[in-house]
Amino acid sequence: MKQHLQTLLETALAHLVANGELPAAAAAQLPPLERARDPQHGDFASTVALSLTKLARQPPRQLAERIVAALPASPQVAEVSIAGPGFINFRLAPSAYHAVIADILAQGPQFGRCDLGAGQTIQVEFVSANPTGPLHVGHGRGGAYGAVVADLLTAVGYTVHREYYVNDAGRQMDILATSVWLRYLELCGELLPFPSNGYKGDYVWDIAAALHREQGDAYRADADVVFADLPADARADLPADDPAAGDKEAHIDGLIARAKHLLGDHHYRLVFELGLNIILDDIRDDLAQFGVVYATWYSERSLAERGAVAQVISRLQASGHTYTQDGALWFRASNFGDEKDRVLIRDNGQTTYFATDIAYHADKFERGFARILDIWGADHHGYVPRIKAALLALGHPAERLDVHLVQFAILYRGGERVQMSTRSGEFVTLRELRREVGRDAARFFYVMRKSEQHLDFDLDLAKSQSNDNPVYYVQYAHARVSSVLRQAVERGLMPETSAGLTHLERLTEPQELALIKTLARYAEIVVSAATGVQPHLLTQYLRELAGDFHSYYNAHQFLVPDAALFDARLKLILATRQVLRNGLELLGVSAPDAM
RNA sequence: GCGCCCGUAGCUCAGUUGGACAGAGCAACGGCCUUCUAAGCCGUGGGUCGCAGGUUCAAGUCCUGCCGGGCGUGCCA
Repeated sequence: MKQHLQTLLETALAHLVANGELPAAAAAQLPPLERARDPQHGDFASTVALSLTKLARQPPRQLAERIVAALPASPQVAEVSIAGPGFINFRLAPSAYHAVIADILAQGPQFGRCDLGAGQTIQVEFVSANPTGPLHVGHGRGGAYGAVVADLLTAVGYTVHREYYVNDAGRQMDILATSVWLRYLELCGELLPFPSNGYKGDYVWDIAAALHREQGDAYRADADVVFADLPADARADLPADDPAAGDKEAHIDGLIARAKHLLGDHHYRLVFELGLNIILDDIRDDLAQFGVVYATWYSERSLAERGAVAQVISRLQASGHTYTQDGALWFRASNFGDEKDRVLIRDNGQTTYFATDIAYHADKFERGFARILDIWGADHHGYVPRIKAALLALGHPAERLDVHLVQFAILYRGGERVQMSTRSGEFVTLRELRREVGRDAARFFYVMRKSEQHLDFDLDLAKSQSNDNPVYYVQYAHARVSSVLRQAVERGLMPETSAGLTHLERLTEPQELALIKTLARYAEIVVSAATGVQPHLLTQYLRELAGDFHSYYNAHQFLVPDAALFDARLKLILATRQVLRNGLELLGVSAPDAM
């Protein structure tokens, strides 16, 4: 419809140019058509007269009049008017709107989908939490956001590759393995001071118990030997800068080295793998139950194992983008837009997480995705320039990488902020959240706000079965349509007795027209939500659609004796249900037939 | 200090690549169930769009400078 109106305007401009009433350049400057914000202004508005006023050297209203006079007639357009400073407003013929209903019913689940992406491949990497513990509610937001973005992009025609980057190497995993082993030693009866920097969650005990079940006391060592001659751990009762306060990092690193030494490579590896696998299985299962499924779980360790990290480093070296200083190898990130240079290989010979991440992103480009979307927690925002810098240095088109940052979710219960901290073990897991509020509410709430906005997640609201709860509000609209259908069947008023789509002209009530207009916007909403990577536009829209339906429901009876009117109204609410269902489907939220 | 994000109604937030009088939900107040689920609907009140300049026919939206809040700023991941 938009396109149709634009064509009419183009024709009018061409006509005026041909008559010499407008300079030739004017024809090329047609601004996009807008939906009228106020129904009183009609359905669509063009600002063409406003934007051409300078070029044409005419006041906008006068220009608008000329354009309107040159506008070809169209059966779809009921009225064209000029308003305000020079807006050209279009009011559509009712039949143009009624056609939307037929469209929706014909396309069913396909309605709102399109081929904008033309099958281009796009990778979406999201969550990618370290497998050092269960997912918490912060990861949940990234999961819901990434999943919905991926589904939206699929809906508009992209071929989407969902990926989880598994940090299955590195120091944090060593800390986990060591934490598991220490808990195992405690289960064996050893008494020991658990390191302040270790993982203290209950799940570590569970993994340790699994280790003990499998291996008995075979991995046991004497606690005195384990802790002999280690750097002192940090003391909570002293400030960190006090020399006597100890060093929790040095302490835990000492413990890791001790674990590797006492267990030997093989046994250490086994402990490490056990922890990794149990936690990764848990994460996988958790996300699957949340409706989040990946095509690839990409192993960080595999990058190092096949030499990809060493390779990107030598490529950077060969192209002169590195230097050595203080025993470390540095990347000249500041030559590529980053604020300072970054270390690739530490003075102890270990590669940094950054180096591995370069290899990972280089690999993404080498796999040939047309676009790459990273969804990160907002605390990683400082990391974006250095990754882009490295990609540029490697000769990759870094502009194809878009990093979207998701701000934290803050939970509230009973008006009080719920405290979270992974390391201390006092956190709310995604699984607990799902158990408490359910998958539907969690998914909906997570994407309800702009991703760059902090999310206040009100647990009480998400749980409440009341009109305050937007999830229920939308789902209830869907259920109500189904309920009406059940009533229709009970009364013997079945759709097949109706006369098809020939009575839509009977839909003339204000609530009906408002509802139809909202339905007509759905496809545009999906496109802007997908291309703008803004799922909240969809939740916003669905609330509006549900609102229009509820108003209609309260104002008019659907099951009326007038067969033609009944038929028309039935078609309208069926179309409404279809759009609600399609939208909820994209959000990963169920569309119940009864509540 | 520097970088990024955010400041819109009492609260939580929208605001369509600048557009016509700034919107929604909640909260407050007043109505609506012998009729398809009241998990709903209708109505009323409530805002110097953080502040000050600038660009523009047009600024909540773009630019600059302040003020306030969050995050980041490691040879951590």
